[in-house]
Amino acid sequence: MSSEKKPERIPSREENFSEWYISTVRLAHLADYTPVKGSMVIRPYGYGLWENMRDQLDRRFKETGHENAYFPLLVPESFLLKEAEHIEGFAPECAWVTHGGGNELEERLAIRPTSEAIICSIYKDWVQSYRDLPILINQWANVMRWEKRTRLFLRTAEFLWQEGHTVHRTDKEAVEETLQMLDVYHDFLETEMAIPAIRGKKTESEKFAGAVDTYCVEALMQDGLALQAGTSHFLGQNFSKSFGIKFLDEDNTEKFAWQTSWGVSTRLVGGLVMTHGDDNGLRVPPRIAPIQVVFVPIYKAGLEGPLKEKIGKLAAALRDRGIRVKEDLTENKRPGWKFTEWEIKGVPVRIEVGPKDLEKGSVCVVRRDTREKQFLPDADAIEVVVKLMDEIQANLLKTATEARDANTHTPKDWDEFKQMIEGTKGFLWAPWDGTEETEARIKEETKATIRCIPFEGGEAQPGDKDIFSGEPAKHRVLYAKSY
RNA sequence: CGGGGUGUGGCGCAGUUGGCUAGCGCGCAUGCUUCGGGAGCAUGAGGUCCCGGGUUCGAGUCCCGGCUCCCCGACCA
Repeated sequence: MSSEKKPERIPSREENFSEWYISTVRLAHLADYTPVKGSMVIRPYGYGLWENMRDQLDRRFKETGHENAYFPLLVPESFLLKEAEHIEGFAPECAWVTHGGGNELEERLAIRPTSEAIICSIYKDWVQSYRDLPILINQWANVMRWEKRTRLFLRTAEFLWQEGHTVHRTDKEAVEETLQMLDVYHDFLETEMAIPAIRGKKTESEKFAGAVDTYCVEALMQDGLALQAGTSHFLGQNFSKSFGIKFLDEDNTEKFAWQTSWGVSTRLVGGLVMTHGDDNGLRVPPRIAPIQVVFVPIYKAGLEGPLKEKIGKLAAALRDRGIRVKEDLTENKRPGWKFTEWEIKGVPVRIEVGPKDLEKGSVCVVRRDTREKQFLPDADAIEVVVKLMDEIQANLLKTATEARDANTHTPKDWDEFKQMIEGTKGFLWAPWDGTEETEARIKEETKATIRCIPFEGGEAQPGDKDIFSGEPAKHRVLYAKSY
C-alpha cells in the first residue's frame, strides 16, 4: 500500500501545526468553510461534540442554581452606547442592521457581539426589590464579531456559546458567583474534556470591556500557544449604573445591583483538537465522544450475516451499559478504509470482528489513544471495553498534563525569556512589576501576553524582580503567545 | 485593514510563445471480483475555466477593473 495513494494526507503536527489543525478539522468532518465569508458550517460530527460539551456544562449550570432563557439577537445602538468601555471594546467588531422591510431604520441595530447591553436593559425592569435577587440566568446563543482573520472554531465571525448573566444584592455574592463559575469551567474542562487548565485573573489591559475583574481558565495547546478556554467576569456596578438596575434593600434604601457574566464558546472544539489530536487525527475523550465505540466487521463471502449478528449482540450489550456505539456495517468500504476514517474522527475504541473471531469466539479491541490492540474472548470484551472508557479518559488527561508541564518554564532572565518564547514557546512563569508599561513592552518585543495571574503560584516572593524592568515584582504571572 | 499568494467538474491539480472537441488523479454512479490498515477491473455521469470590461480572426491563456479564499501581520472568545 503506497502512501502516495492516500488522498488528502494530514500533514504532521511537526511540519506545520496550523495546516495539521485545519486538515484534521475538515477530514474529521467537524466543520468546513462556507460561501459566507468568515462563517463556518459545523457538521454533524462536530456538532455532536458541541452537544456533549453543552449538555455537560448545562447540567453543571443547573446544579449551581441557574436557569436558561433567551434574549434578542439584535441590540439597539443606544443600548450599546450606555456603558462607555463596553462599546469602545466591541464597536469595531459589530455588524449592524440598518434596513428592515425595505426601509432604513431610524436606529441601527447591532447583531449581538455579546449580550450584556440587551440583557441589562431587560433586567432593569425585573429588579425592584432585594427579594427579586439573585437573578441566575444563562443563555445558549449565537453571537457575531466581525473578525478580520478567521480560523475554524478558534475565531469565526459567527459562533455559538453560552453566556451567563447574573444579578446580585451584594458585592461579595457577585464575586463568589464569578469564582464559582470559573471553578465550574475548570472542573468541566478537566473532567469531561481532559484538558488541564490554569485558573487566574486577567490583567487590566486584558480584561473584558466593561468588567471590574476578569477571571479565566487558560489551556496550553500542543504547539505551545495558549488558548483562553473560558472567562468569568465580575462586572461590579458598571452595568447596573449604566442601565439603571436598582433595587430597594431591606433597609429601605435604593441600591445598584452587582453583576457577573461568564462564557465559553465553540472555540472549545478547537481546543479539544489541539490538545488531544495526533498525526492520525483526533483523539476524543470518551466522556465527550459522540461515538465511544465503533464496530468494524471484516467481511468474507457468506459470513456477512453471522458477522452482523455477532456485532449486533455485542453492540446491544454495550448500549445496555450506557456506551454510545456505532456499527459500521456498510459493505462498500473495506476494513482498512474504515480503520483510518474512525481514527481521524478519534473514536476512543474500535472493535474489529472477522471470520477468525467467529471461529474463536473472540474480538479485536483497539484503543485510539495508544493504538494498542488486544484480542479478547467474547465473554470478557464488554467489561474490558467499559473499563477502557475510564482508562482512556484518564490517559488523555495525563498525557495533556504532562505535555503542558513539559512546556512550562521559568526563564532566569530576560534573554532566556526571549529565547524561550521564540523557541519552544509554552507557558513562561515570570515576576511582573504590575505596570501596564512593562506588559505592553513585553508584548511589543515578543508578542507574548500575560495570560493570567494564576491563583496558585501567582504571589510574588520576597526579592522577586520583574523579568523585564528589574523593578520589584507585584506578582508571578504566566506569559505565553496565544490564539 | 496592510503585505504576499490564489481562483479551471465535488476535492487536488496540469493546461507551453494566445489555436482546433479543456485534460489528469481522487471522489461519485452501475456491475463483477474483493474485504484482518485507505482494494482491482470495466463502463459511465459531471465544466457559465471567479465576475465584468477590453485587445484579437480566435482568450482558460494577454490587458484593465472588481471580487473570493488562503497565508503572514495589526485586532479579538
